[in-house]
Amino acid sequence: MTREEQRAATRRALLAEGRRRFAADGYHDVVLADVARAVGVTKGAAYHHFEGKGGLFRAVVAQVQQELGERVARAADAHRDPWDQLRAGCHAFLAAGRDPDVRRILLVDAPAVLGWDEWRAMDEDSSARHLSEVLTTLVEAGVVPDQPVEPLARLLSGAMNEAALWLARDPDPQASEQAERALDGLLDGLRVRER
Amino acid sequence: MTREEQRAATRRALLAEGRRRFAADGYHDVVLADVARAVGVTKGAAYHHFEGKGGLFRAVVAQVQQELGERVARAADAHRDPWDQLRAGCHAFLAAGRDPDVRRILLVDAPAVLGWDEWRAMDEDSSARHLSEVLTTLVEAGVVPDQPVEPLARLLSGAMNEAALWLARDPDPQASEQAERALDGLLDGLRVRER
DNA sequence: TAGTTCACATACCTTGGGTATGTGAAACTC
DNA sequence: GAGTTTCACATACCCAAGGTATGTGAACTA
Repeated sequence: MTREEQRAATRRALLAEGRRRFAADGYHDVVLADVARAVGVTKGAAYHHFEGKGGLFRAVVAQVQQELGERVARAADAHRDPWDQLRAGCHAFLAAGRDPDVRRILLVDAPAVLGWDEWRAMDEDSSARHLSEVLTTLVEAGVVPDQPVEPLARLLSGAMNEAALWLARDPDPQASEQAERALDGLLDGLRVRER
Repeated sequence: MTREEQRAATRRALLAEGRRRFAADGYHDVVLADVARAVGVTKGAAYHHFEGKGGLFRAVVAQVQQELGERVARAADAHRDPWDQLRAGCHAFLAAGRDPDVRRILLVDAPAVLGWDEWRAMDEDSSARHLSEVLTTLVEAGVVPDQPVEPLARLLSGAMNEAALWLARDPDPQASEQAERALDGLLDGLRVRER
């Protein structure tokens, strides 16, 4: 194995093991040396690849964020109508929230560990941006009343974060159904009134 | 000063100083011994009154939660119409979110430090309960379509949490206004369509 | 093949949460 | 009011864990 391959492999392994543990135990209860040992290296390797425990966590967050963004985008892109895209994207986000990685890492620990500002910025780069884009399209198409899009996107983003956390806690399929229905009701309320 | 008075005074001082620092620096960066020293006691006193750093934080969270709940309830109780109560309560919550104590302690750190389940339970005991109650009233009055109230309350609660975080970061009064308008739009969308 | 790079390992430091125990003044008992 | 108990802390210590400084040997380069 070439040195570059070895390096990449170690980095990948640390990232994967870190992700597993951050999701299972939460940031605080993860011991960096244990992560390294589980991968067959020492703490020194972890510090060589990432800037300490926080750096590893940041890299994991970026990875999970990106995957989430892609999932949401794929679900939305399956539709042509912007309104259907919004609904599909939102439902995909809710479904993703049941993933324990997303739940614990992105929604619970990331804001506290990275600081809310940095978390916000990373979120903006992945899934939140899609939401603003679709809303902008809908406003321009006259489906949603003309208004600043950003505050609306924040509200919806927060609503979905919370719903995802709730769903992950309550495995009852009825809860998912109810949450999706409530979300649809909230979204439908945004449309211009037809009279 | 009697012993009971002394005890109460020390506890109050620790609680106040802890709250100050948790809000300013975040849970992780607060050193328990420093909190104690600032109050003129040692770490031992802090452990005597609370169960360690986490216990002090929990007590602070409970205090801030309660104050928030009271603020929201007071704002709502100024109105007789349930719909006005809902709006007033929501606006009061947004305003409270600008308070750095609420922002950092309740919204950012508490879920990660206490765990989401415990945080949820505490939130339920204070402000979230009011929201569910008003929504139930509105559903019964036919102002809001008949539906399970709990998921809706979660969605709104999440939306407002996020909006509050956003407002606290952006001191521009225009941002507040936009956020309130967007929230009103979201709430209005919940009403049954009159035709 | 000699020299350089670098992906780690090893050893050590330091901070800070937690604990076990001591102490002196207030409260209580007789 | 002297002795005893209680208790609100102080003191001293432990140790887990993050961070750092430095060593090392295999891979790369000239």
